[in-house]
Amino acid sequence: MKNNIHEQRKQMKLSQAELADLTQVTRQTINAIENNKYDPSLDLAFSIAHILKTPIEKLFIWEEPQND
Amino acid sequence: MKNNIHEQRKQMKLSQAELADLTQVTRQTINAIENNKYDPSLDLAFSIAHILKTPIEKLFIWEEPQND
DNA sequence: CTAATATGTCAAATATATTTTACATTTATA
DNA sequence: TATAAATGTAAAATATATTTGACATATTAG
Repeated sequence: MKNNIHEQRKQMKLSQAELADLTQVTRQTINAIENNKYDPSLDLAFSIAHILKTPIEKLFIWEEPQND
Repeated sequence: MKNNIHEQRKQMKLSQAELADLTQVTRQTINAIENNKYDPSLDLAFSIAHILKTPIEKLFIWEEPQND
């Protein structure tokens, strides 16, 4: 799943470390999520969306599975 | 975090097993989430919200951490 | 240019989510 | 009432997310 954390974080003029502090995770976690190493937990996703003042569906771009 | 999966699932007249099938997880996973044993992954949260035709912020009620 | 700040990354440990198999209990239906 | 369908639950295994500590590179500011 894609996300717009990098862009929104920049708009808020926050560093990865600052966003990490505000969301109570480590800098590495924010970095990994921005670089799509893995998706955040639902709780962290809500927390980031709240800090970045962006609706969760706009911050994270989910695509429903194609076939199967 | 609270959720309204049970209510919305009933409105759609789906069983836990049917919702599980539609979201490609097991019945036990849906049951555990409905009964607040743990929160779903972000991906599964989006998937459930999609199937239940409910915005994710309405389906899952996140509360920002109080103090610290 | 040089120091400070920000970002990328890695390995090992821990925490949390999900599956599988299995069985018990409750609720709906013939 | 009897049977089927739906739900609750549990333990063990696997997958994924997060932390910690550390180091390297890149970017910004003095």
